Amino acid sequence: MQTRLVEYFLALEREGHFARAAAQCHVSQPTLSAGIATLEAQLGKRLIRRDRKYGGLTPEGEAILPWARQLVAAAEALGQAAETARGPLKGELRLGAIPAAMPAIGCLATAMLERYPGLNISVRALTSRQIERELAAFELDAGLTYLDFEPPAHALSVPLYAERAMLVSAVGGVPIPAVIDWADLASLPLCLLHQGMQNRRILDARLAERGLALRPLMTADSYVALLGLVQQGRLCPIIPDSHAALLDGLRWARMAPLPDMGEGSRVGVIVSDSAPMGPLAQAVLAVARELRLPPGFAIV
Amino acid sequence: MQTRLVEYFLALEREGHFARAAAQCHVSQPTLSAGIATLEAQLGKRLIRRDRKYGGLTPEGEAILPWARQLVAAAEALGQAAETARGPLKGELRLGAIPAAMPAIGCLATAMLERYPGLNISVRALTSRQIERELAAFELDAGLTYLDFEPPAHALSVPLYAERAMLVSAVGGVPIPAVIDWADLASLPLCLLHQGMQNRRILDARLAERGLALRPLMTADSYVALLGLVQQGRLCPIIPDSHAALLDGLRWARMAPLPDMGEGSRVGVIVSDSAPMGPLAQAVLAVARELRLPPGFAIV
DNA sequence: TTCCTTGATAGCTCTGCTCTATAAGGACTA
DNA sequence: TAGTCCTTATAGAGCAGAGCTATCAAGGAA
Repeated sequence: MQTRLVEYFLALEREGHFARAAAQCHVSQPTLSAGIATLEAQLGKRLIRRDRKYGGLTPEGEAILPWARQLVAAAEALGQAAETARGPLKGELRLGAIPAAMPAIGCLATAMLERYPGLNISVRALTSRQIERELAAFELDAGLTYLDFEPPAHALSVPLYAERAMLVSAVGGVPIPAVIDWADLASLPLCLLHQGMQNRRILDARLAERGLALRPLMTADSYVALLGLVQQGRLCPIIPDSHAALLDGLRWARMAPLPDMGEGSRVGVIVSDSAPMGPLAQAVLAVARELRLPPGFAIV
Repeated sequence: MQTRLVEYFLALEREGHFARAAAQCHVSQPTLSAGIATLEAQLGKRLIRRDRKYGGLTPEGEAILPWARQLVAAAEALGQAAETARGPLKGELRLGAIPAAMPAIGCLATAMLERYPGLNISVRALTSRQIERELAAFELDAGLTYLDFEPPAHALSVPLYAERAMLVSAVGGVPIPAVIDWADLASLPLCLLHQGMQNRRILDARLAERGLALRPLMTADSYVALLGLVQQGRLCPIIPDSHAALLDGLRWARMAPLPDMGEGSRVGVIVSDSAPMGPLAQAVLAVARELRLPPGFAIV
């Protein structure tokens, strides 16, 4: 069994398209086509439904999918392990982070680069669910996400900081109290994240516990989009204090902290707990454990 | 990266000998030699120390060992998954069992064979530690061992029965009380298992809790050996009730149960919890959960 | 020395992965 | 209906590399 053929299979499953999958593998389309055929012949089963077009995986294809991922990940990690058995860590570290944690990723990335100069870091903004899925599919080495609310499965974690939500308003815009009460929120003209994002779901849950519901006038999937609205003076976003810290000293905005969210707002690093742990994951956890975040991030 | 080459590497690590490893892989010795050289070239690192003789793994070799196992196990499981996505389970089920659990393995094996006629079962008697190690190295699909005393790591378990120890003596041999007390044991001419075996360590621990110690006149690694001695009439073995049940109706032996061991005597099926779970492991757990052992095995 | 064990090397065969070029089926448009 | 595009399969050639047998080289033992 050739790892290469399994990579073709995984690429095809990701792309849903022979030619694009071939390009991703840096081979020609007929090569990928033949590779899939070879794999199917070796296993004695059809893996891909196709008649003139890609038509998804057969039941057999679905059945081998997790093992195919495991196989390719093990091959990858084997190379990593050989490379870094002695000497410094090398290669690409693939990090996923929820948007709310983006301001913190710089600290983690910097610490990793300082300690392992040979590393190359790639950061992608993902939802917490995507992070969980991609970790399981070995498409990420580590993630930065919420630890307690909807806790990620099959993961080892190191908490980094506890998030606090801040209400923001423009100077001269919507007046907001200096100290916000949960009940105040229901009456303000809010702009919030979409409900597909965990930060929003946590906020909703905290209000629901008190019998309240938020009815934002606008939703977005980006804190930058929310902040861009503030200057208009008509809407108030709620953003994590980590983002608020980026705005420190700003003249045109006022902020007020929301009540404590209690549990459910810890943010930390997670890696897949599928044994054995790769050198990259080990390194990330080690660095995260020693990481000292700058003031502005509440200690857990 | 070719799975084949990694298999050569693992075989060589197991055998410590090029020609024997080659035989185990059903290839010629030069082929295996070349395969190792190819693997080393692909990884850019020397994996095996050798100058005229096999000399163990280099640090790089040690580093990749767990990944190599994972890789080969994933390839194996991938084939299994494709084979059995629809239709019956096939192939070899490799079971390891502690000697004390051997009488129960027949029930498990029979149930598996009834439910999955295409299966082929291979049973090996191993110590609990060997079972744990071989499960981690993907050299076993499932194990039958003690669950609580020295609980196996990285394993999912299904309890089957609770073991009870029996003292055996020949009719007309050493007289034994009808009901044994812990203190009685210290004064009897015992023959027991070696201390390397968990059954013995559990017994020792229970006595140590009471400040007692066993000083057997003989030790062995086989219950059959212990029982063979009984007929001489001079020594008394302690055996699990599962073995004692095999002797039911025997004229020349008398038995008396030892006091309850409490926790620490549950026996059950374990499989590796490294995700994802293979079809064989899933099947074993499913059968174990529904298994009804014959009378003579105490329900857990 | 001579023999035996152990691993490496040489030279060959042959499988099978890769490429380019092209065909063929379906969808969409003129 | 013909033309065109998009997508996948097929054909044939080239070549890498995995396999074999036969043999060699270096130690150790008799």
